Amino acid sequence: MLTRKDKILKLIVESFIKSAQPVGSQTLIDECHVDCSSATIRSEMNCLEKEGFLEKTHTSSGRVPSSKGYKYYIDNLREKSVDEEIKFQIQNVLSAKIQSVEDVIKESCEILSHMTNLASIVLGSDVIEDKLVSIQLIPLSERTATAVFVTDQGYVENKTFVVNEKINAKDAESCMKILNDRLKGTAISELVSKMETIKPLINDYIIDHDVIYQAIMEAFMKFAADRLRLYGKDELYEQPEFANDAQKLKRVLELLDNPDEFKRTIDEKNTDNHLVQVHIGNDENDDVSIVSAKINVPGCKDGNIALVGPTRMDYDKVVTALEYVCQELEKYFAVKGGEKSWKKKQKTK
Amino acid sequence: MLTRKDKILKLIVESFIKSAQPVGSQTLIDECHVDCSSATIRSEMNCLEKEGFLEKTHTSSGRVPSSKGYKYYIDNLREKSVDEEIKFQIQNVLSAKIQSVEDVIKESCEILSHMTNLASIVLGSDVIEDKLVSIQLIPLSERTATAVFVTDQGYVENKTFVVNEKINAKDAESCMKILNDRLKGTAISELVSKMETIKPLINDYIIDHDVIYQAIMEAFMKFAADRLRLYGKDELYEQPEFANDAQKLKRVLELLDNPDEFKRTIDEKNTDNHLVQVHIGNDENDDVSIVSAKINVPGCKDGNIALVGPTRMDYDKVVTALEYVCQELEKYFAVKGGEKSWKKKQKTK
DNA sequence: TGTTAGCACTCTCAAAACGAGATTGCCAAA
DNA sequence: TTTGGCAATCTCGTTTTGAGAGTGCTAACA
Repeated sequence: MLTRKDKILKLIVESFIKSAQPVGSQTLIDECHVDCSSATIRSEMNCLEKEGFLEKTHTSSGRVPSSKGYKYYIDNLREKSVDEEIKFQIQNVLSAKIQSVEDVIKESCEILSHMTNLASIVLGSDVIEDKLVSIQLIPLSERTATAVFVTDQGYVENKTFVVNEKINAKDAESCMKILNDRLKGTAISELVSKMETIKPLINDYIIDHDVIYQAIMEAFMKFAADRLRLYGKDELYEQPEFANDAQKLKRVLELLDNPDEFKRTIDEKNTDNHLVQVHIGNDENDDVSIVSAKINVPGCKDGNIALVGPTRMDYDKVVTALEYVCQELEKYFAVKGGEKSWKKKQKTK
Repeated sequence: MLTRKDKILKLIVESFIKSAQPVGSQTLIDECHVDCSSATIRSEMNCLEKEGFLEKTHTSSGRVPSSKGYKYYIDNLREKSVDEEIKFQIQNVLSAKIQSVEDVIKESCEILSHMTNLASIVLGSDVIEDKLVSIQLIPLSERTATAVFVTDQGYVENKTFVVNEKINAKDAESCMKILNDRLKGTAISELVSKMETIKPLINDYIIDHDVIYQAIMEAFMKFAADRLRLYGKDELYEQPEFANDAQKLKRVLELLDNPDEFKRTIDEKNTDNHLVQVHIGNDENDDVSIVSAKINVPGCKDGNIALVGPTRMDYDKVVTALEYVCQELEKYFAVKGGEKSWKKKQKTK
């Protein structure tokens, strides 16, 4: 059973999450029925503030949870029951017939975003570590062709080229053969240097050698490196913290557009203690919290799913929902793919 | 030579574009040297206001150009000289060695955005009208594979699948052959219905027929339809109109995320008269202007490039820059591609 | 000893009041 | 037709004010 102080802290956090208003002793009496007077609550609040769980926005107005308060709430006070509606909707998606990994993840994230009113973001490991498994050249017209590169993690990059001369079909084919033979299994980061060693081969066998060589080199040099997908951004526009303050809104959106910074924040305290990590407030951005979880599914090795929103978010709902979705996704793909993956990982923790 | 009234209108528009402040008669005297008194300017302003070229934000403060005023300015008063810095940077990009269409367009847009402080957006025609030219299945592991679909416009869609059974290589191959043979040249919009007719073929030749059929059907049904790319969104955060008003910022960002609405606005007055169209203020959004131009390059048939920002933008610079970039891009790809390829396509329409 | 009622005090927030400054419109003179 | 002068108007930032919410403290109470 919770102590009275814990109970009061819990009620304050929950009231503030709902109303976005600092909560005073009287409010607490009115809304939740606590079996003591407002004066008692005040003295408890005073104590909680001294211990660092609560803050005041100014000398004399209701209390607001501090980061420490939120953390304590998340670890000790929340209900930890998964919202039934989320369960239902996720099961609905997962019970559909065969579908692509991309679509399953997309729809799961959209549910998460919609149910929590937060943005969700899926972050794959850096493509640069992937290995190339296929290069293909598809002619579109006499002088245009699209090159398609696929990595072992299912990342697909495509580049369309326009060339001076009519494309020599035979040349193109033998070129692709050489490239595939020699580059399959090469890490993306190694492609450029490895190409150098292949140059002579291309020079020998192919007529338009320089053009093709240059084109492929360009493509490799500008291989897009971020594997990031963002859903439910609109939800943030509705959060009062952001809807009323363009500067704050700007800062969240910039964070979401900046995979590097994002990844850094998530990896920072990668203690592996919890399945789900909660980052309350950032160095540069006090108003934003990130709830993230590792996920390991095909096409997203060492990936993360994260929910992003104002510091004042319904952590109970968000954390349980994210935990649930990650579990279900890994289970879904593990069963499907017959992989051992995540059950084992849980145990080894 | 401009009449005095035109000259005053021109100065007002330009002053307001720079300062974002309503401009009064005294300001005009101080900043630009006009050879008459403030009283005269006032009476001219009065007249311009009655004619609908200017507006007041309130009874007694400086004037602001109206939509009509902007339009008149764009059509009659602007300088029409292309910014040299833009020319230089664009030529710099275009003079690079062979590079992909995607990269050229990306870099051109980034220059446009950076030089004009606006967001730029590239909009292709609806993928649904494209024709499929290639389907490929690339195995990633024993039970996962990525399917890659390429259309005649160089649009590439990919879906990763996880299946129960180990993938039967032979089956997969013959399936791909059937699909390629039968579906090449089919419009994306027709894929689902055409698949029905192919079903028996797959059933006859392939062991895992149902799984494969379902997977492909799912992929076709959820074929992403928007071919849209957005650059320089950050520029908008810096525009005072949006930096100070979260609601306005929200509205632009929503517009940018909504290809349908965007396309509707652009197509609306598709008079083909001008290369570049200017849309000042929207029905639903008075604060946003769109400067758009048609562009026809490989991978972007019937496409548009548009610059988006606050109504108060430097139309002279923006319009000339966009005109210039579109011209140069088409020239670049036409020369490179040897006119015929895409001119031919034009004719057969 | 822990709890409560009472009360003075503090601080915010919204509305009202105010004054400086900018700009206009108009009129009469040049 | 242009100009100088002037009263009138309106915004905007600052100050004032009062209501309201909430606190902290203290003395009484169980």
